Amino acid sequence: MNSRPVSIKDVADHAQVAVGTVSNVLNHPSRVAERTRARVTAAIAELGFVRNDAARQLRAGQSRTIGLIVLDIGNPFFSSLARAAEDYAAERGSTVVLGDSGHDAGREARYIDVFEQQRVQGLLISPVGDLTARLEALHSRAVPVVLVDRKDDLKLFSSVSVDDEAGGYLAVRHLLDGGRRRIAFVGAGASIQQVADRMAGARRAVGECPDATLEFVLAEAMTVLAGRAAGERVVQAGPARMPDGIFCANDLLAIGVMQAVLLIGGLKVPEDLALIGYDDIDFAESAVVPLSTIRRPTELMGRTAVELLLGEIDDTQSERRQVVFQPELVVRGSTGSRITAQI
Amino acid sequence: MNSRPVSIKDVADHAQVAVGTVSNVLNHPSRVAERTRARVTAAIAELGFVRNDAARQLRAGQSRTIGLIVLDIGNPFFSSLARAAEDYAAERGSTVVLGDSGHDAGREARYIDVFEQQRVQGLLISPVGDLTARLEALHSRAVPVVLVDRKDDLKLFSSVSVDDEAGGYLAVRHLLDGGRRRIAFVGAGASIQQVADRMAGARRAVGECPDATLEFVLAEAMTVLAGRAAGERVVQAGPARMPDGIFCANDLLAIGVMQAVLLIGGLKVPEDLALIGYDDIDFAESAVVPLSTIRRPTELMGRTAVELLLGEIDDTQSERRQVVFQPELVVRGSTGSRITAQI
DNA sequence: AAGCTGGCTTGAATCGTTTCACTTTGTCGT
DNA sequence: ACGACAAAGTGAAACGATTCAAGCCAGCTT
Repeated sequence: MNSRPVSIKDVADHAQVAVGTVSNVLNHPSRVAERTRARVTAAIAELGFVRNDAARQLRAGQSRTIGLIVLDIGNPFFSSLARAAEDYAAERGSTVVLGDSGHDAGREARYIDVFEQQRVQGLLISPVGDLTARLEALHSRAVPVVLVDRKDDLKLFSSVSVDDEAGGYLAVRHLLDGGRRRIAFVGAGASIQQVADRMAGARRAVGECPDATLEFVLAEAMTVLAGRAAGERVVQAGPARMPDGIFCANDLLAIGVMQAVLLIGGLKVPEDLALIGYDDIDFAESAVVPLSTIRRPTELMGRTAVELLLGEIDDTQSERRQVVFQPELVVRGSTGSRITAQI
Repeated sequence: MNSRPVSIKDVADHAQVAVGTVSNVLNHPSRVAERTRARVTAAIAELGFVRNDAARQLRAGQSRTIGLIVLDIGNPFFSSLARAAEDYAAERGSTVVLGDSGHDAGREARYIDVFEQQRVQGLLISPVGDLTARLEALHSRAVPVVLVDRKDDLKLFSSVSVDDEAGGYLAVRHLLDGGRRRIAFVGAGASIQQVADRMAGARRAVGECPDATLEFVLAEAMTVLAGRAAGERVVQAGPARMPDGIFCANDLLAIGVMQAVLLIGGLKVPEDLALIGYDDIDFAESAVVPLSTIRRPTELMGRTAVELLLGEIDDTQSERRQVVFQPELVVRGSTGSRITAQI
């Protein structure tokens, strides 16, 4: 209940063995005779000994911890990915500790510093904005890094990402197949790579259909609230300029747009307006009208990210790999075909 | 690009000073003359030196890290609380690292072990199930612990929690005030303390109203899916046994119940059935019918938890405090009064 | 000129663990 | 009975930072 914490030395004294033996019990139990091992184990339990990871790391030079920095842990895409990463890392004997940058470069920088000082085995990160000098510094110090949900064109780092251009194409192609022609794309600034890619896919799909048009609607952020605001602007623009199909850069936006369209615009989904999102978060299914969307293989991405990272840890020379997953169309009520709906 | 990492010794050699001086530049810059400091700073930048936190901790005996273990980081209550905790901790010069137990005692135990081995300054935890022997072990080793969203009747630990009994009372009182009399409570096993408290509050409210009845409906989990399943059972039980007001132990359940009621039961909310949830997650507002709910002061809880913890770190003798916040009723469309609705 | 003061700097000791070369003990074959 | 050999256990060195008593030196007082 007082004094200083119990050290391996205390355990050794208590069990009447040398410190090296206690260490062996902890790290190489097979090297220690059964009777001795039992005595040491008992001493550990009795004294409530807890290994000092700082000392262990200092000597061993490496931790068993992986740092994961996400853009927004409140976003189901990231929380699901994080969960999968943790599970797989645990299988492989490592622990994932999580940092939430909240799209803030300063917080990201703080977490990078903290994790690097802790000498994590490696870093999984979905970076805020462009790849910073800070990340390249990590590379030059040989800290394994795997980018999540972002490709690295310079090929300094491995990455797991999704072909968002294909996802955008899938989404808009689906709207066109349902007979929609006046398409709108709602997304936050195109400076965000993912948004730009989805937009590019949308453009390609529209380009394949001569009588279709594409309009860009800017949202302030990728949230339900921002979606609602964007949706209001769309419905208030008047019938002449009203789209008949909207593709949102993520499900949160789509749910916001849907609210505005139904409650403020007084329109029907999908009869008057088809709506499709991106991500397939849990709530997509539970929206007013179940939301069609594009699904990314979240668990697989989390798992793969850890796999790549551990690969680079085992073999620092291993080549960088850019793994790109294909997204998948999930059809629900919000894009019911216009023709069917009119019967 | 190769060899072993840069140590403080390397920096000292490069700047032509002693190791102690480099350490002083890092920790007590005022003790070092300006010229020397500049030379050392330059050497640090040039060599890309990163402080080894393991060594620092080993010597200093303490880290600048707080561990936070939550039940489910996908739950907006926790992600919002975590964000607030991180922000406030950063203000106070500490870093929060996050672990997600996923309601799994094994994972919780792993994170407790990892954090204790890392000698975190202290632990914020919303424990899975009952307070385990493991937590009491922490107490006996003088690791500061603050319980989140859970009181400790033994007063071993400080805690921040919400008066869930009052929340349950508020919710059901509101249903009764709207003219509802056949109340149902949907929640996962009452073995969960929070669920039991909310149920108790519901019971108290119903007790105050002679002609009201309360029925308990068991859900498998606290998710949208489990809510939908529970909702289906309710509506399929037939009109005679149908409640006219439902209080769900959280918003996710409520959203699931709402889906079942609307889509499978073909009923109207709030006309046929009033519905109220708990938590006020972002999506409560964006449900088919905007969901009435009980709001907990999440940010304040996260901040307060860190505050209590840092208090105990500064003064180990400080007494344990049980901070209980009062929840707040948020009225939206899902509990529109029956009378109004029938006009 | 000697003594003193205070600001800077030095470098050895220290934290708790792992590692490893070495010693001790016990077994077996001949 | 002897040497060889394996298994078990020992304890000092090392990891990289912080701390602190001690040393140095320039400038000042007497």
